[in-house]
Amino acid sequence: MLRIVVHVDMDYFYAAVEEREDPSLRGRPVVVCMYSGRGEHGGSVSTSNYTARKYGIKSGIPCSRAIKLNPDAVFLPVRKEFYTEVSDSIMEILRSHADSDESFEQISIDEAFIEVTENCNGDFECARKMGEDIKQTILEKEQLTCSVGIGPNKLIAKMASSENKPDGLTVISKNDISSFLKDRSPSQLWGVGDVTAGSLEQMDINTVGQLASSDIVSLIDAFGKKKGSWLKKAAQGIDDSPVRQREGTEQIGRIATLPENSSDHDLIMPVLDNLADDVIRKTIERGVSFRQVTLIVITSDFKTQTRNHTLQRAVAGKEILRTNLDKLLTNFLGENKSTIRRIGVRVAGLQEVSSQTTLASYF
DNA sequence: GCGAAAAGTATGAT
DNA sequence: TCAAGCATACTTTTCGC
Repeated sequence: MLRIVVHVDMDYFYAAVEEREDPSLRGRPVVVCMYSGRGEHGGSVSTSNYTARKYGIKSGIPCSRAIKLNPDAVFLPVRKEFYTEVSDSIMEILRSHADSDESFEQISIDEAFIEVTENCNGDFECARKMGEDIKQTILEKEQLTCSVGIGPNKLIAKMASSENKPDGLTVISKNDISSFLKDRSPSQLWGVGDVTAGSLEQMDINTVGQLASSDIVSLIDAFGKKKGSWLKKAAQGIDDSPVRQREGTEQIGRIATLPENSSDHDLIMPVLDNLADDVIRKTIERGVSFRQVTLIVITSDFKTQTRNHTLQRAVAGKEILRTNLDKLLTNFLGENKSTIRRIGVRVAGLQEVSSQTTLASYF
């Protein structure tokens, strides 16, 4: 049977939630920011609503620039925990439409795939109705709009959902794939960012159609075996990756900007400590221990470096994390003269712990 | 000299 | 012309034999 995958993407999610909570914001440019604490306007734009986007205010740009683009916009700080709560109830709605729990895959706070091949018996019309039903349900229960993409695989579904935003629904069946893809720029392919697109441009490959008919050997030459062959397939709309349930993230991290650039251990360590607290709290909420500890350093020239340590066995303790971070930081400072702008903590190699073990390690 | 594990980097979407 | 905070996939290096 032909696969049918649905991708649901919430429209300008953070800003939409803020609009919902405060209807007086509707119609005004709304900008949700992550503030760094460096000066009044230090930080980046996380999400903006469509009114703000008309002024060029989009994700990733500095907040200070956003203010210049429209000084009258409404600037709000992110409320991640709150958005996560909203997200959780939306995800439950989506999950209920999937073939099974295994056929539901949340890929970010506001996006998910659901495989509906069986529920719709391979019928795209059925899938379209389901997409409309999903939109209706989310609107009724959460007063939020989303954009839905339906296709024969994740790649096409994901790209289809971007096609008619906001509040769109786009169905791309197998026969439509070629015309849907061929004139797009490669950067519109899901998985191709600025760097990859730039390399393709160097090779004079400027459309997905050109990419699809490119010589696979030269692609592999330029991008390596895995990515090279992936590019060729993706450009043809081929994607066999399954929709699979994820049991939460595989890493848990926190990162923050220092009050000022520094290479002073005694100034950096307290910040790191707070981040470590947050990370530990998240591991406790998840009920996991960790085996890898990573120190993330962004130097004043905005280069990212990491230092990692693998423990003999998975642990769950704050002190062990702290001690390891201290060592990693001391080593880093010992062998680097550059000053640090941002600092972060990440743990990985997560393992479920029994509640007994958790209790034992804390009391 | 090999496969696996660890360490580190590149990339991407919001 | 100022630059956030995540997570994942991929590549390179080191380890154990």
